[in-house]
Order: sequence, then C-alpha cells, then structure tokens
Amino acid sequence: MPAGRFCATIGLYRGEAMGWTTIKQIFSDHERLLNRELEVRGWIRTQRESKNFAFIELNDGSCFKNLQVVYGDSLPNFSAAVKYPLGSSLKVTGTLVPSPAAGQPFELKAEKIEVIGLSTLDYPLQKKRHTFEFLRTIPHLRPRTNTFMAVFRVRSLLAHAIHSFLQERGFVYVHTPIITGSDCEGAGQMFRVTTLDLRNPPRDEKNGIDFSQDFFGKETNLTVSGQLNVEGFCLAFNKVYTFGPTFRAENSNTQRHASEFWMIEPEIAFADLADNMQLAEDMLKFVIRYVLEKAPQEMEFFNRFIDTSLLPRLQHVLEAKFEHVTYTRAIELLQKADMAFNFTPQWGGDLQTEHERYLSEKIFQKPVFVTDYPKEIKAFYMRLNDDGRTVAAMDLLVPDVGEIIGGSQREERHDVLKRRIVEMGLKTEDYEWYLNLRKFGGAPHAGFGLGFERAVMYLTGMENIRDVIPYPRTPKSAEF
RNA sequence: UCCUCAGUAGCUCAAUCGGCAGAGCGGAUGGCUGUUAACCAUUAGGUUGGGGGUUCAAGUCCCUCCUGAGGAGCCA
Repeated sequence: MPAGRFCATIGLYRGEAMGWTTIKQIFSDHERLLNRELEVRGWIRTQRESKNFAFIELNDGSCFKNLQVVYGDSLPNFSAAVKYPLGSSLKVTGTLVPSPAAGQPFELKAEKIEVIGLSTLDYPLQKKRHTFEFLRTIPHLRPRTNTFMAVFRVRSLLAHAIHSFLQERGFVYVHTPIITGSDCEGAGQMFRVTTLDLRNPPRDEKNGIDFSQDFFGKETNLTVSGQLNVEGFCLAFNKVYTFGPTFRAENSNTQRHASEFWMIEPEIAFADLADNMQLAEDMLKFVIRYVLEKAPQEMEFFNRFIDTSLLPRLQHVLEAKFEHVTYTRAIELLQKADMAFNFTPQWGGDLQTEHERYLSEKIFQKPVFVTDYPKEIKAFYMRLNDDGRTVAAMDLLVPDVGEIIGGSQREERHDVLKRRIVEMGLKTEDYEWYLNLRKFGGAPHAGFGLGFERAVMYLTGMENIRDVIPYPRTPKSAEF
C-alpha cells in the first residue's frame, strides 16, 4: 500500500472513550487490563526485528511512554510489518501480557496489525539522537520525539495551571485587543497591520502615507502588551488578567527572545507592590507544584536528559522564600562583589545580563525580586516613590533564565502621572483615556507580566525559546 | 543591529602545510528464537550553503551573499 493511503477502518471520536484503549489507560490500569484483548492506535516510534519475531515501540500521544508491541511470524503480514517505516500509524489488536524481558512490565502481544497510514523511508526522524537545531527545521514532526512531546505537554499543562491559579482566586480573564490603534504602549518596535498597497500607498498632502485610507482609518499595529487596556477592567473587576499572544518586532537574536510569544498579565486593584510580589511568588510556586504533579514522567525525563539539576532546583524554589532586594542595595552588592564585570555596576544604569545572573545565581541562588528602580530607566506608568528618584517597580530574576517577570505598582495619582508623561517626552493627548482611569474613581493598583515561554523554559530546563514554541517566529524565520 | 563561530552523504561529524572526499548512525540486501539507540555481514549513497576570485591544483586561501548557533543590546 502506498504512503498516504488509508486502509484500516477509522473509528469515530466518541467523547472521552475513543472506542479503543489509550496507552495512558494501559499504564494507569494495567493490572485490570492484563490478559485482556485490547485495541490501540498510534505511531511507530521504533522497531526491532529478528527472524521470527519483532518489537514495535508504539506511541499514541496519550502519554509520554511508548507501548511495546511484540509480534511473531504467525501474523500473515509479518514480513511486510517488519518493513513498516518509522512514523507509520497503526491499529494493533492483541492481548496485554506480562513482559518476559526487563525494560517494561508488560507488552501487547499482537494478534493483528493494520496500517492506518504508512510512512516512507525518508521519514526524517531516525533511531538516533538529533540536534535541536535540526529538529527546528522540522517543527511539524518534532512533537513525535520524546523531548518535544514532553515540552509541549508541559506547555499545555502550564497554561492550564495559570488559568486555574487565577480563576480559583477570582480573577477575570480579559481578552485585550491584538490589533492596537495606539503606538504608545512603550515596549519596543511594533509590527504594522495594514491593508494598504505597499508598492503604491495613498499619499497625503505632505507626501507622507495617508493612513486615513487604511483599513481602520489610522495606523494600527500588533499589540506589544495588554497592560494599559486591562487596567480599565482592573478598575471594574478588581482582579483581572490577560493571557494571549504578544508581538515584538525587535531584531533580537537570543535564546530568550521571540517575535511572537505569549504573556500573562495579572492586574490587581487596591494593592501595592508588596501584594504584587506576593501574587507573583504564589503563582510561580502553584504552577511548579501543578506541573510536577501532573507531568511526573516528563519532568523526570527533563531532569535526566536536559538538565540534571532541574528537579532539585524546582524543589528548592517551592520551599524557599523568594529574596527581595532593592535596586540600590543590589548595586551596592554588585560593586562589592569579587567579580570582574564587563560593565561596572553604577546607580542609575540598567542592570546588565551579567549583573542579573550574578545576583540570582551567585549571591542568592534562588529567585530574587529587585525593586525600586531609578525612574529614568523605567516606564512612565510606574508609581513614583516618596524619595522622588525611584519607582515602585519589580523584576523577578531566576537562575539560568534571567528576567521572567517584570511588574510595578501603577501611578494612580492623576497629577503625578500627567507630569511623568510629559517628563518622559510623551504626548498627554495619546493617554487621555488612560489618565481618565485616575480621574473617574481611581485606586492604587499593581500588576506584572510573566513571559509564558520563559516560564516553560524555567520548568523544563530547555535553554532555547525556539524549542518551547510549536512554530517559533524569530527574525528572518517564519517558516511553516 | 554589533561581535564570535559554523555550514562536507538523510543525520552527527572527520579530512594534517593547498595535493585521490572518509567514518559512525540511518537506508537497502542477507543472517540471527526476547529485543530495548538490538546485534553480525555485505552494499549503495557527494554540485563540500550560493556566487566570484587566487592557484598547475581549493572542502581548505581571498571577496561577497545566504542560513544557523553562541554572546551583547532590547525585553517577557
């Protein structure tokens, strides 16, 4: 049968019960299922054959583990089956029996092996280790590998964990717009959204581009943050959050940056910076605990093959109280450090990556909140402290990943906020609606942004953001 | 965007001073009665990222472009 043709009868989806047994069910209920006749459906991960018998490692996606299928030359299609290429999808019926060999407690002794979809000999995934770089060239196939099946299951669980944590605490999920009409969100370069003919755009009287003829009648872009929008909902619902895609057109080429990524932005009213940090710490601990509980096989795999210090480190984070240090104190600690930095730590300057790493990995060796940065290096909406020089901002630095959370208490005083907008060289008319939130019953409020992919990296030990996004988008790369 | 490194068989890599382009894995063929990245034997497989240049001779040296990785900046 040629590849791409289907021959076996396809079962219908029947809700939770699929009409056949999943490998997950077999692993969780193998004592009851032993010596029973079962049907499974999955893909050949690997196959080993001898003269009169053969083994297939079958994975059906229901769980991390493979099911060993054993079959002999009593099957009429034995000689054909040993040549089914890796990746082929099968329907196997047989009896679950105890395995006589070490390596697996049980196996499926096949009585019938039917091809659902044959693969071909040029299937790119081989019975050997592949580099992540190579697997990035086949993002549509890499979920069929151990590592990526584990990564993307954890990614899914982590998303659920975040929703669970926030929903259980009464947070309202707000879908802030992805297309934004304001170019003033203040977080980097944006992707333009337009239906104008780029080869021949309409011109205005100054020979500029006439955006009044564009789809929305003005310039529009993809969002770089939902924060400003969600603040309006925060001052109605009190506890709110966004969780959606975010787009940055920065030409960033690092392991930690992507052009399209997901971000979680909780925002709480009648709250200050300390409440904000407590929320961040509780949330991070909750989701770590959740993923460890729901994906023990995957996490064990990461700890064994990706990062051997992963589980001890996560356990340590669960037990530790996160550190808190002011920016001013952090600069002092860095200046006293017995370490030759490429950039000398100096009050008023940004913390360099090397400084952040030194703080979280050497001095504290656990997650650390750095707070109260100089107002000049932070966004206009962050609340001005009483000293007049710093703002109520916080960054959470974690070992190995770096900045995973950035947040602040927001400036709730109308006059101070207006002054800060002017000081930062921004136009007050662009922020009229935002200032109005302070005018019509404002309240102290605070929030933060959690980079979802960075959290996935932190929980899995994966070092490159391109390996925790199904189809990553980075500069010069938007294939598939 | 800047700095550094890399690109050779399907994959992972080697090729000494510029001198016949190789190995392992994967594939094919055969063998093997319990394999676990199975094992043993045989075998096929190449526009050395693209373009240009130097040279009797270029995978190797020079120029240029493309792609990838690591670091920096920006940030989540």
